[in-house]
Amino acid sequence: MARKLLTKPRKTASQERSRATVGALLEATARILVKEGFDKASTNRIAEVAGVSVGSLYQYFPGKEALVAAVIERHRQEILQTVRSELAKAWTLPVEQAMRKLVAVAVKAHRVDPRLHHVLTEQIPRVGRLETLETFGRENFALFRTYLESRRDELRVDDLELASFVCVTTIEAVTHNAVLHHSKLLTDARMDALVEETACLLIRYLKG
Amino acid sequence: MARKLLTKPRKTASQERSRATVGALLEATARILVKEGFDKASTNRIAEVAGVSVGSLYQYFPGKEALVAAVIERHRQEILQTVRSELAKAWTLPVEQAMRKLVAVAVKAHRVDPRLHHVLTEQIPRVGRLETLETFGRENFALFRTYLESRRDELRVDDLELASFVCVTTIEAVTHNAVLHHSKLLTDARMDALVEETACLLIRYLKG
Amino acid sequence: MARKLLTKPRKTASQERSRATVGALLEATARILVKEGFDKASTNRIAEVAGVSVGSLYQYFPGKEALVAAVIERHRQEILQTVRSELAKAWTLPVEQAMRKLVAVAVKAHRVDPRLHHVLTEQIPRVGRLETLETFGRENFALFRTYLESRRDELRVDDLELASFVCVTTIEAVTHNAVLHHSKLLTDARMDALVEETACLLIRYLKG
Amino acid sequence: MARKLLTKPRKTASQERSRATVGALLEATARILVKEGFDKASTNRIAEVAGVSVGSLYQYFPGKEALVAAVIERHRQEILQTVRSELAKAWTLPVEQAMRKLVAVAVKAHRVDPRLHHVLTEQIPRVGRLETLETFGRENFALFRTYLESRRDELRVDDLELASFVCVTTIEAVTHNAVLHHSKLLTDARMDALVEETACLLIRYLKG
DNA sequence: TATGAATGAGTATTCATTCAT
DNA sequence: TATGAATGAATACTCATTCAT
Repeated sequence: MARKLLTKPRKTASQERSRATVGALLEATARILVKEGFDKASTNRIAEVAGVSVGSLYQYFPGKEALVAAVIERHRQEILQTVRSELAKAWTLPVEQAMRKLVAVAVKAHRVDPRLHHVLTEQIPRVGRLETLETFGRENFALFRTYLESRRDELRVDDLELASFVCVTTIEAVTHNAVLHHSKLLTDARMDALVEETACLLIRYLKG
Repeated sequence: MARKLLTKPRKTASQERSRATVGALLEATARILVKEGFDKASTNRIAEVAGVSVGSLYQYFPGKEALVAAVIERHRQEILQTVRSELAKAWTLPVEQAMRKLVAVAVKAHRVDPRLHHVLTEQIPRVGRLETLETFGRENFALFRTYLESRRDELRVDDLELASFVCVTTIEAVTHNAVLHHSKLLTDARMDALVEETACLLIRYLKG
Repeated sequence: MARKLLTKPRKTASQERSRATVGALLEATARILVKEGFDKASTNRIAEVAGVSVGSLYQYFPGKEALVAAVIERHRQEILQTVRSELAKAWTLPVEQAMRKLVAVAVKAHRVDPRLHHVLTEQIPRVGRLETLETFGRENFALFRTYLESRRDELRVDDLELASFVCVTTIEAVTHNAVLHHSKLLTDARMDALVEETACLLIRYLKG
Repeated sequence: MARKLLTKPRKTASQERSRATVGALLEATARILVKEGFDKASTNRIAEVAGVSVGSLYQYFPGKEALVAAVIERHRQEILQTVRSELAKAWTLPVEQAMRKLVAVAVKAHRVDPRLHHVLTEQIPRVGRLETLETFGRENFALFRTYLESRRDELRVDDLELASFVCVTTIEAVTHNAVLHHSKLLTDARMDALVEETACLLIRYLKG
């Protein structure tokens, strides 16, 4: 009873605490994934690193998969936040500039948290088919295709389906590879060159 | 009577038995990897599926990793066998035909056993850095670059390092994605179109 | 209501539970070692006998060896507690009484838990050189020697190193053997006789 | 049939081969016990080191225990061979010389193959109660006692049972310890001193 | 709600022993 | 008789998950 009075203000407090706990758990999961790999990321370890009890972990997440899924989702959101507005702009640009923008944005996206991105793409596919976190997945594919259609007149390609597939795959792969495997290339100059080169590839392919 | 002519030397008999066991184990491993994923591939399970005792598994392989490594190696060999001779030919061809050949070969390679290839590339990276089974890995990168150099006069690109990186990544990604995620595209006609399209992309990029 | 006065802090409750678990594990280990020997003491078996899950065992001990080591340490502590004060007294006594005391103490020590002592000395040496639980090991050797030196004038022996080695070895062996292999001798009367006899052996050797 | 004719001569040949095989197995077992410890001495390993198939091992020994037992027996025989005649002589000697001889013989016995002796005494008691290979076990105890009785008049001790126990235990322990743990003492000079010292201990105890 | 002790099915690996050749 | 491939019960250890406090 006496508790009732305390409930309201406390509730807010505990909601904050909840948020903090969830945050700590996601943070811990991400950190462990990055620094020690998927196999070391046991629920107990995660809880420990988060400074929280396993019990609490299960209060907020139904299981390990859900936790990892949440980390993925959070990462995706971060990327989206980074990318969204810029992508919108590309929509209205002529092909040349659009392509440059697209590639640049893809690089940017991959750079949000490359180490985490790496683990997430390489080690996670096991987590119950958590369908690939491709920066340019089906969704982007559709978007890209629509854009091409809107510029059909300027293009030399016929089969836009095919062209979209080739382009989106190329953008994703080149930026992904560039960011992950070839950290030597990552001087800003080199990176700019790569962006330019890839954009050029696409432009020459799409236009004449 | 049963002894017959004693034609076959004993050793041969056991060697055959060994070979059969090893074969069964590799087969079982591959099957499980494909159908149930890396995590379900426990040594006991593999032995069971192979119709062999765990003990036998450990007689031929020091552990699970070795088994998976053997499966990978076997798959690589199959791909190499498919690819090697054709690649050699490409060496002497003019850019246009060389690119077509290259893409075609990459597709062919990915088609050897697509499901297995998928698991092997997506789920395996953990096995002690079993350096990527990329159809066009570092090795192919070097080869490709050398080829470009031999044709330098005909090309419009300057930075062959960069160009090689972009091209090899593209070929690998497009064929990989095509074979794995888009099995709808896989009518032979569509596939030919894809090859043509990708080759075209590369050619327009490399030449004028 | 059930909450009562909340007198006992939570931590204490769990700590007691922990202590109980650890105790049960040590008890079970000791019991199995005594009744079934080292080889039957598998972790699963120990946990079972302790009425605890294997998981719990590994929560408190990094492995089987640690468990056995803990049992040894516990036994050593029990012996030390038994022996320590009495040994201190011997230090100031004349040779005759000191020897009697020493032998008596050694017997006492071996009687703390003879069956366990037996297993621990005979079957354990494998546990990563868990240096011997000799009642009179190197440490006691040094002590004994120092004592002899302090009484040098009264002694007929020259080489105190050698004499110490012979004496310490004798005390340890006679008491060990007496307690373990010859439980028939263990009527208190016989035991007293043995102590007297051994003391006599030492005295006659050391003095004239 | 035709075989029958070949049987007889062959049999001898194969008997020799048998002996050789058995010898190789015992040799291998001993070597592994000494160099790698009891736990590494698996039947397969033993067979391998012996240059023989596991099958053959089981042709000659019903199991691992039997093999180890045979090694023990062989070691005992070697010791006996070394000791027997000398022990017989002691029988007729006066106490002083008899004790010296006894201690000397015990040292000699322990020196036959100290490393093997070590493993056999320290690690083997597990082999189904392979009752102690004590160089001076119950058997020696009886012998010693009989000797004392034959010299009763010369002795100052009353309780020959007790005295025998003390003496035999002492001889065994001192020589065992000396040979095993204190290899520093093992210069021949030091060893002679030890023998003399121990004999002295016994003599002073038994006589006046 | 938080805690963390407890759980126990699951996993890799070993080794004495058998048996078809 | 010799061989060595095959066996499978046994063992140490892990980790997602539960539940009494």
